[in-house]
Amino acid sequence: MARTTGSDGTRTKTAIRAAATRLFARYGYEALSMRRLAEEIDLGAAALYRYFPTKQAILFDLLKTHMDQLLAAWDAKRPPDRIPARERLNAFAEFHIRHHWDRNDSLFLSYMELRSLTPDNFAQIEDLRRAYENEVVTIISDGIEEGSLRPQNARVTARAVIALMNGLPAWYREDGPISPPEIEKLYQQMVSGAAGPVIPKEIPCSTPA
Amino acid sequence: MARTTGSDGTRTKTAIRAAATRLFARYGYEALSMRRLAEEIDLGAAALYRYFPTKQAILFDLLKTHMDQLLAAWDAKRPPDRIPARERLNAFAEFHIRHHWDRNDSLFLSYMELRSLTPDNFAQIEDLRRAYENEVVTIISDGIEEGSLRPQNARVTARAVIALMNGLPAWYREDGPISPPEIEKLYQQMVSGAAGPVIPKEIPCSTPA
DNA sequence: GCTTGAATTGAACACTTGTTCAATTAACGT
DNA sequence: ACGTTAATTGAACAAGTGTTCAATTCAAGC
Repeated sequence: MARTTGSDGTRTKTAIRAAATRLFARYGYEALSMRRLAEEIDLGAAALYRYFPTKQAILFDLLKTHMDQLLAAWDAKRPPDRIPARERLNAFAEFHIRHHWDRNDSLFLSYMELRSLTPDNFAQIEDLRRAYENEVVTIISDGIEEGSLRPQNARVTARAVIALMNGLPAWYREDGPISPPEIEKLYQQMVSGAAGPVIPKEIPCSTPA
Repeated sequence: MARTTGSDGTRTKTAIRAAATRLFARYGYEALSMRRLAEEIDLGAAALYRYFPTKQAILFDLLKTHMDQLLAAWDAKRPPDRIPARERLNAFAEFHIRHHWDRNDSLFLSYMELRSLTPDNFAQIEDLRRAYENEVVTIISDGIEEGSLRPQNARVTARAVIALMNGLPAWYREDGPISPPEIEKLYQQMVSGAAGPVIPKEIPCSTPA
């Protein structure tokens, strides 16, 4: 019963996912027709329905997969709680930028096409987004507790920080003048700054250079 | 020839604009049909074409008007160049938040529906967006020059700052627990922080409190 | 009341939409 | 070579798209 062939249909499904990610991001979910999507991978429109039951299911699959991968990846790289909050926040910024570096379109979709989701599907994705947001809230809250960060509202700051970073794919072009490591550092500093000024534990008497 | 009546058609046009702003923001440009839009203001779909030649023209009108108003309003409130850059940045943040406070949907549209614009229309709107962005770039660049701000890249920082603030309408609800003045202050501080730490002109030997 | 011109409409047009399905092709195990 | 099942297709469907236009309603001036 189980097919042992290499082409078990997963390849095609992956191709659909890739094309859909690119084209949804470029033209938008509503503006892209199933025929145009199928054409992109040299298939008839009807063939798509062997892999996904509806157009909506494709979008949901993309967003769900993206969020699952995002949360799993963060779970694997998350710094331990004992690390100072500011360092954890830096680690988060680095992770977020790096993880999305070759996932520009997915990131773009994951907040641009939320309103194209069915209420049920939207609720599911929103839960995952909330979970991700909570990771930042926790870091910032810990920072407030330990006195190293001083934003006035952890959740608002978390959202602002994420919005700040999510703005990147809207303008960044690979052939631009700024290299990935530079972007990484830039955004790290801005995120850190947005979360509040560095607060020294002791007030040192600095000797001028 | 000139009608002297109060209802010279401007009223209806305004109603169309208002409904389009709300519904485009809620459902997206592609997802909203002319029939549904017309229905919202108790008109037949055909009547819309007396006020706008195409659906695309409505969207463009909305975005163009928004950007024109935004730039004009900033021009009126822009602090003079002699003011320190950090204060000017604070003034900008305050302006941006306040100006969009009752223009949530327009702000949302102005970056969500860019890709629904015709290439020609897009180019026009992009020019205005660039002009607005340049205002922030100038402030930050001045800050770097005068030594009070120290971000590593003025344009990237400007974009990040705008993205940070534009994230607000995506989650803020009027019936939420945070008041407008609080939001204003929160975002001001985050923007200021993202643009770099406060750099004292002289390095003082601080006497602990 | 009549005329004039603007405002609005319903029906129509040509086309596209997501989706289904019977029929066909392709690829595999034996 | 055969049979089986997966993969793909073209045609069709009902509904909806933006847009046009002749016909109609509406409001105002005389």
